[in-house]
Amino acid sequence: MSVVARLRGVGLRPTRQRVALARLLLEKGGRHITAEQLHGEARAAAVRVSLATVYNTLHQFTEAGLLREVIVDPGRSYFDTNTSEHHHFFDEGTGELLDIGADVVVSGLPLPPSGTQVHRLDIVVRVGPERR
Amino acid sequence: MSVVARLRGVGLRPTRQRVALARLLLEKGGRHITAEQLHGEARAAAVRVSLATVYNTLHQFTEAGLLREVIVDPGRSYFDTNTSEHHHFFDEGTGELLDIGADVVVSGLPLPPSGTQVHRLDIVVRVGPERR
DNA sequence: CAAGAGATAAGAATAATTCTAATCTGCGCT
DNA sequence: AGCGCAGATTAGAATTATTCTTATCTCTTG
Repeated sequence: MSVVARLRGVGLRPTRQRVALARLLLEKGGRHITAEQLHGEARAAAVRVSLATVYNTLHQFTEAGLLREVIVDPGRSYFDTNTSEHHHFFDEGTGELLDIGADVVVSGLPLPPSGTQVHRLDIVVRVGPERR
Repeated sequence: MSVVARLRGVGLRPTRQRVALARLLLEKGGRHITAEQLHGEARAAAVRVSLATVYNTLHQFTEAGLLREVIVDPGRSYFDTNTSEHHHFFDEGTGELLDIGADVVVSGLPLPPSGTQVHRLDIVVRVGPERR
């Protein structure tokens, strides 16, 4: 499906900048990116877009289910183009995120606190350079 | 063991502010707190301490293994006085963190990327207000 | 108790993000 | 095809959490 059609499908007007950002993000899968990084890529691709719009767009896409926010670093948000349920390796040295594709099963979890319901379950495996 | 002895044990000089903060943090277990919150508590307890020192102290305590940093919110760091291996419920509405005391077992994880080793595994169960 | 290493404080600096208000643009309607 | 306007974008200011800087202070050791 074209990027324009996907945007229309989630009720977002396919403006020049939204289409350009969606192309960068969605046309090659498996991306993990911060707002700054995406802004940089957009400028590199000669797309005129402000940082504020990058932030707006990332949040709108997330709300629309086109992206998923991954929280692994205090003070920086990562967005993942893989919206299916999955988990991550996070390299604390390089700041790189890697999808865990395999099916992971968690057992032994208690029920959520009363009055609340589970919204999402995130597993982050923090890794660092091997040392022996 | 006294707070002063614990600080000495990890190589930190038991200064007035470190002792006071350690008392607030460690003498009642199971706390999850941000730097701002701890600074507020210190002032409420008539402990004269700057925010910068609260940040320094939290990081030093974490490095020394007296605290554990929990990353659940982009743009805010939580510190947990429970340093044993455990996981969390995070209420996205209230911003409250709750320890998961039960033994949780994760199966199906692939090996970490080559050249890296696992440093820590975090599970965050994000919950929100129940709605039906 | 003096000296010096290490600790603290206040405010400036930084980084990521959000807000503001003014201008622009996609799109339905004619 | 052109109009009008709701919604989108922008630049820059503002905000928030955190870190840095540098001068002053205070534990500890001799």
